[in-house]
Amino acid sequence: MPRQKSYVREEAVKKACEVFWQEGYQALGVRELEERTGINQFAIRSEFGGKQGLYLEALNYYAEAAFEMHLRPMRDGGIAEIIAFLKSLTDEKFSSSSEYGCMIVNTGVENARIASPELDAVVANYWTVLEEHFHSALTNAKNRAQKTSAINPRAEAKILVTAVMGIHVQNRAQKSRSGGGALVEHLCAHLEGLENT
Amino acid sequence: MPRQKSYVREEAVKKACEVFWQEGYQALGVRELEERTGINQFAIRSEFGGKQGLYLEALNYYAEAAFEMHLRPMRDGGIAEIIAFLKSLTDEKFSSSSEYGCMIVNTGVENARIASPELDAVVANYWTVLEEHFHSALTNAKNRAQKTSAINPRAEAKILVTAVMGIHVQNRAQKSRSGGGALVEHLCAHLEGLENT
DNA sequence: ACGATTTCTATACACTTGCATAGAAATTAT
DNA sequence: ATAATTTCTATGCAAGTGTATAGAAATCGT
Repeated sequence: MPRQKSYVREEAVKKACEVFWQEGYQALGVRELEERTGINQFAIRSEFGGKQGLYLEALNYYAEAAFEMHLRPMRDGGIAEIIAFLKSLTDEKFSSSSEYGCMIVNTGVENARIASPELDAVVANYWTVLEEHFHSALTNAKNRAQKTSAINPRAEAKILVTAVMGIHVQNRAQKSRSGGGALVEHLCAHLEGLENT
Repeated sequence: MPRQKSYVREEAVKKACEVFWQEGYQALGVRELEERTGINQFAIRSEFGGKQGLYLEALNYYAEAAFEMHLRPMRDGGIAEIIAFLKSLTDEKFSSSSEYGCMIVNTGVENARIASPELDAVVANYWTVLEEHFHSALTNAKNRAQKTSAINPRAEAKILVTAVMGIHVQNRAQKSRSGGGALVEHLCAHLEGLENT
């Protein structure tokens, strides 16, 4: 009996994600959101819980996609998987980073004032999960090493998380995915050095 | 003949800088700005060119202070001065970084959409100047080295700039100046290693 | 074809935004 | 004291904010 919706939910969320990623949260009005996502104003409210609800869903979509595509391989991987992740930040076509930086980073910087607990939780969780995946891969590398390794997984994981933030910001600042390239190269060399110690 | 002003210009700019640093640009209304800086609404317009003019002046104040206090020593310094700069990001009381991160970083992330050419210019210039100061210190270190050094000043400078961005963001994310500590330690060790090569 | 049900379009609302302006207040030279 | 000059307080304004709602449009079972 229902009338059919004028948008496909997942496509709409994806579109909203892209738009928020580029433009941020505050500067983007509901009217513009409407025309750029294809979701009508009524649906934004009734189906997504308003502008903030849509943002939250878009952010979760982003985090989920980044997790599936880039973080997961590190859990059971080693140094090579970390290096692949880092290179993806400046090379790959679909990455958690782009010329608009990283949606998680942008959210953390922009919304310190808004301080929605839900948004904060997604952001905080993302960095925790990232660190744990670095940690996991580093621990694997340490255990698999022939000689006893000097790797300190916890410290190295923390280093990497902060460095990743910097790469994202640099990409956004330069409006180019290659902005953070120098640091990526450095980290890769550092990690390769760890393996042969 | 003139009536005396109800604020001291430099103090007001300093206060505006702190407030914008914490809260960002968009989320902060003129009314609140008025009461938190002590500058009356009329003066914001007539003396500073409105909200945006005040922000620009506050941002310049920030950049200038950071330059005087933290960047300048690197120009004629060496590795030790770079290390001092990096440590200041997580240690020092008055630093370009705080629990609110870095005003330049925050501006770059938040205002990609606003895209005021003046703001963009200040931000872009700051990172250029920072890189040049790293470059200068690294070049000094290379020239002063006893043995022929393997330091690549340009590449190392770029690494450091991106890393600094990450440290700032991490500080803001963790609402603590020690957030980026692990990366600072890593970079210091790396720089010390460069000296003895 | 009709009625039930859901979604969409259009409009309105209360609120905030940054900015503008007019009149009051303060200060100093005369 | 008075007049000239500058700054401040108070108020208003047009535009934009996110949200709410009522009526039209579409869809499907009967």
